[in-house]
Amino acid sequence: MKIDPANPADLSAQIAQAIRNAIVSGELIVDERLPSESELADQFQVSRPTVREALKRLAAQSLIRTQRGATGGAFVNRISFEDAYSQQITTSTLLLSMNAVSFDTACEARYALERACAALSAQRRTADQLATMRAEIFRQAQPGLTDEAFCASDVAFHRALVDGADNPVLSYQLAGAVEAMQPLMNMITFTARSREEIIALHTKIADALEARDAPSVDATLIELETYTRQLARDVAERKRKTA
Amino acid sequence: MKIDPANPADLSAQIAQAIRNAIVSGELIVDERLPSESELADQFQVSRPTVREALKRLAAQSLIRTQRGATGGAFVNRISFEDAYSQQITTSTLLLSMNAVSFDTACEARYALERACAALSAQRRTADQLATMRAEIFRQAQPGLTDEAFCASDVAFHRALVDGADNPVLSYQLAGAVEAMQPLMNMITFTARSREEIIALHTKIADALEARDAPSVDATLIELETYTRQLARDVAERKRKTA
DNA sequence: AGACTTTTAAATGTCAGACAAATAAAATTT
DNA sequence: AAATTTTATTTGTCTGACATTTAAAAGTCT
Repeated sequence: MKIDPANPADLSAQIAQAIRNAIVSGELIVDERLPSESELADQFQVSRPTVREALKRLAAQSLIRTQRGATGGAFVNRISFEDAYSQQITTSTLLLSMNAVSFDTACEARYALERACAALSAQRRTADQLATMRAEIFRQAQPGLTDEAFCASDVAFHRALVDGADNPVLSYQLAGAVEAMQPLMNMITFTARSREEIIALHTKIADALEARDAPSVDATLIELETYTRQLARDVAERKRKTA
Repeated sequence: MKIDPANPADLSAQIAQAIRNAIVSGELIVDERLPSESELADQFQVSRPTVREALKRLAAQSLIRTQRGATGGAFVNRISFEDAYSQQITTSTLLLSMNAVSFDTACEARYALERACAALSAQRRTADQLATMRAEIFRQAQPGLTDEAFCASDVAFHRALVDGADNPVLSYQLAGAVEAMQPLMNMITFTARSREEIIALHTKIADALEARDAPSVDATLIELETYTRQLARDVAERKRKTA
């Protein structure tokens, strides 16, 4: 692990990259302890604050964890699916809110991914997951539910559908898509949407999953996508008229 | 933006979280300049190094960028699709290498996601993307190609397929899946695989995309998935026997 | 007046040294 | 032998300083 003093990039960024490479390449393995900050400072010929900045960069990516005390130090962290979820959701949310992504594009991606899970979910969903979906549908039908609560329940419903595929890798990959895009979609369409319509489609999906009828789940998700995109068009149209 | 001095967590982590919240909530907008490090130190009642550690955490997530000089400072960064790609690939790669994810699980997820793109790609792929795929197939047929180069070409082929869907959100979501899993799969199966077989399937996929025949693309991807999983089983079987 | 050069100020990047706090092992006492 | 105290190590934080970069302001020359 070496750094280049001639490199114009920050020393702390270079050091972080060097350690990151060592982790990705397997040179440093999970739970292995890194040298102490002072030792790293000596190795890289920099000061301790610079080393610390590098370590904080890595900590922000969940690549290391630190512990104080006599036997403490920085340890290579085993990235958990939960760590990865939350990072993905943050990144996806900002990516969508900061870039001019059309509603159609986001919507298309979200449903394409969700439908990829649906077939597996139809085979494997547990009674528990189905019960979760029914419960969320029930919640969605409550009068006086705020838009935020309806949106959260919507996310929970789709999350249960995705988890029904019983594939943590798939769930992880979709976490960003569903959890980041759903609020965005709700924000755009909540003024126009009909809760009854959505609840009816959710019920149809739950019924199809209960019957383990994959084609029907797929068809209903397409219906839901079509409905959502139509809503967005209506909202855009109305906005155009008033302006 | 406030921090809690009674909180046992690192001050720099708390400060990073406070600023992160301000960005996600829209309180700080893209390209907006944060207060200088000294000002932040005053605001949060901590020292400058602590503030700097917090800012480095945010920089590691591409949430801010810094610039030196008179009009410099830390600015809220517009996360690009490229930033998001590379973060996703790093995270996904480590997630898979550090956790006991079965080959079947990873493989299933990867092909489920890729097939989600295939239908769109069949409609929309450009001549250029098709040409890329053909070129990669040609490269894969070269004798004397190293396993690493074959693997890289394999990734490029599938990447072109995914990009054919012409949906950047979808491409971003799949980058992690395809680029992180493909090397893993190749590592496991390269001893046993038949390049001819893979090239034949790639050709079949390219032909189907050229004909814009979505069902055929889907079917061939299933074939490829089946072949890959069979390979993994063979390798595991052989390993079991020799042991 | 206008173009060029020099100066200055502000900001991040880096360093050195110090102390605080946490933690576990070692030493001591009961 | 058990409980307590001491000690060493390590991360967390602070203070203050200097280096470097950068753009604006001031100054100078034509």
